[in-house]
Amino acid sequence: MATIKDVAREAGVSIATVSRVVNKSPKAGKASIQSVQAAMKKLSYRPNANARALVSKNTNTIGVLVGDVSDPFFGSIIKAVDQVARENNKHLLIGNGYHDANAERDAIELLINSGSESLVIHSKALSDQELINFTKEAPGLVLINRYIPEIAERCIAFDNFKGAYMATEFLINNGHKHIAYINSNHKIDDAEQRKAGYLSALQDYNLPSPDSYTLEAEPSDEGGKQAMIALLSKNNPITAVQTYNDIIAAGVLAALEEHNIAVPAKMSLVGFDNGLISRYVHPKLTTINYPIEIMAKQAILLSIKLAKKEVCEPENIMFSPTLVQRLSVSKHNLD
Amino acid sequence: MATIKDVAREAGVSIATVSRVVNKSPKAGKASIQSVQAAMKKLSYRPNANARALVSKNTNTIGVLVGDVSDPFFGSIIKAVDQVARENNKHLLIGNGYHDANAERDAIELLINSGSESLVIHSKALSDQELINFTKEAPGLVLINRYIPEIAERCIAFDNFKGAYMATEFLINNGHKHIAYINSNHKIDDAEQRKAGYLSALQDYNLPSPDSYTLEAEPSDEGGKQAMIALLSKNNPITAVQTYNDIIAAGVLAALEEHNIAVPAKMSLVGFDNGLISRYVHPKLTTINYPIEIMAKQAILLSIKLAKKEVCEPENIMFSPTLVQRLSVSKHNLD
DNA sequence: AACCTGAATGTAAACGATTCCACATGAGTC
DNA sequence: GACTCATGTGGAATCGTTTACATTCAGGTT
Repeated sequence: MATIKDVAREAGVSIATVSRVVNKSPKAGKASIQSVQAAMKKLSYRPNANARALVSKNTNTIGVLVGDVSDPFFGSIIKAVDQVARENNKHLLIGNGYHDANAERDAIELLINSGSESLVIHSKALSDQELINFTKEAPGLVLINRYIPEIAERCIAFDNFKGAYMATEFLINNGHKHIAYINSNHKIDDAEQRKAGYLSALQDYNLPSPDSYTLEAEPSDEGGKQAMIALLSKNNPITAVQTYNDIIAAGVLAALEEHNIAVPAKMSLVGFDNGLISRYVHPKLTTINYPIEIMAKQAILLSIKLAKKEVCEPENIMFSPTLVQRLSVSKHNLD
Repeated sequence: MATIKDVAREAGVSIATVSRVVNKSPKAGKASIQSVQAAMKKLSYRPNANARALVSKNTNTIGVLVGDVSDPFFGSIIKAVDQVARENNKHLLIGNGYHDANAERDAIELLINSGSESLVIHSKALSDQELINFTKEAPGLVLINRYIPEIAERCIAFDNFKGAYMATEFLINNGHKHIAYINSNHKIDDAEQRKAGYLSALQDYNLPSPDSYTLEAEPSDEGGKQAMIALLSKNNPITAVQTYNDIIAAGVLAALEEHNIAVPAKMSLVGFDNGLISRYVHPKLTTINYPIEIMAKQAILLSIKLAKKEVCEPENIMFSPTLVQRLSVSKHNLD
């Protein structure tokens, strides 16, 4: 591997001059530029990014922590961040947290250690305090999908409560009076907030919300299927089901199909996330849009600003859901 | 940011000793370990990964190039690589190629420059020669989903021809005689190979394969939909459709539903990839399994070996497809 | 002719770690 | 008491860059 010294020797100049040419410094002379570029090509020289980062204290790296890259939801986050990164000539270091506190901590430490000045973190398992502490070491750290009051200026969050409320309200407006909710069994704020939104809507419209109407499931299609089967066996008068996310809804759909319960004719269904699969299931799923790409873009932009230590006035930090109407909800005859 | 010097001063030892403690060298004395660890904690010391990489010539970084992280197919690759990476205490640097030669080149150069010793590359846009050249600079470079004879020992490929042949043969065995194929319009080997497999099967069974039976589409659901509509308007006697991938198949399904053509009763359909959506569409898609996780695992393992300059006898390098039977194919009455 | 200016270049000191080598120490052996 | 020997430690070189500062030299002013 050729180094800057080799290039300098080959071109008959000093390493400082080579460095100037490489970095397109205006102080480089025309003749030197010529000979250095020739030498670089000849030796197929590649500047060592680590040495560069060491002295310039700038890695041009953006660190991203997500739950699991293979989940399209997180894929969207990464893609959005990557697009902004490219525009800024930066590249991505990616860590998976797998929804586990230790893995999340390891990943964040790794990102900080390797000198990522900007950090977009999706953490659900770490405590508020631990994240606040990381903030002190990493000025460019931004949290996505999480709100911590002490560091509100670096949080990009989503109004889960409102989203769930909207979904429930939509079902109510379509005449449904007995609405079940299948929540995620993961112990994260999102789950609580969405459940709270659902309950709140029922309450506002004076509708029943017995405990037996809400249950928990692993957030997967299998989890959704099991939960729906459990729900059916309770023999409740429900006419609509609302779920924590689209994947669970897909499982619900599978369970209903097995039991020959037509959607939306006999049972209405609303998902959450407006993920990829919501357009592919049958019938197409009415769901709540989660503007995750926009949020991710905002997050990385904010992170870059913070890393440059620009002063940031608090921006639009809480994003709002919208309802996406497709084909999984029908009007219920008003009794 | 505290450096090793600060820790040394705080602990009253030399930087060499601190380094030994940090790296768990057996030469570290018990008393020193104590005081150094205390100092590290007190100053919340983080070893600078760049400095470390500079001198040790080892970044513990694995570079991955994929087409687009937000595509679940690539997400699977990344996840598989990440799992092996974790077991080996390495972390991931990820680049998106967006199926564009310039982007792919930039990304690979970046990965090499930042010192990733292992590289798992999914490149479709770069020429064989260019990839071979990269190989000389990066001993740990492995290609996934691509086969280049000159560097066969670092290619992990998939038998596209066989997969498509199997799909067509399955339809034929179910009595179908007029089978259409919707290919991807991307100019990549995979597309050609799959089409060749389809044509070869038809030929082997003496079935017609007029040009009008094969068409090209953007590999997206919208592309699949458009292609299917075009196909229907030709008024061919086809009873089965085979597609380049599951996404196109999803689009085909949408088109058929709009035209009230029942699947599989009136039209059979086979996808390719066994991707996430193949289980969610309605009816569930019969498809060709693409063992991408296994391939990715093999790729990264091979890459790590190559990076260590271990001699590698050629391994199982060509992976085989399998048929996944679901509900989108029915027997056609034998006329 | 002496002087100043500015551009282009080179010298050398960082950056923060690892690691070879030499040295100090104390215990064990004869 | 002189010797080996193992063990822990510190000094210093090194990795490949960037960049402040010093130097050189050409050309233009006076």
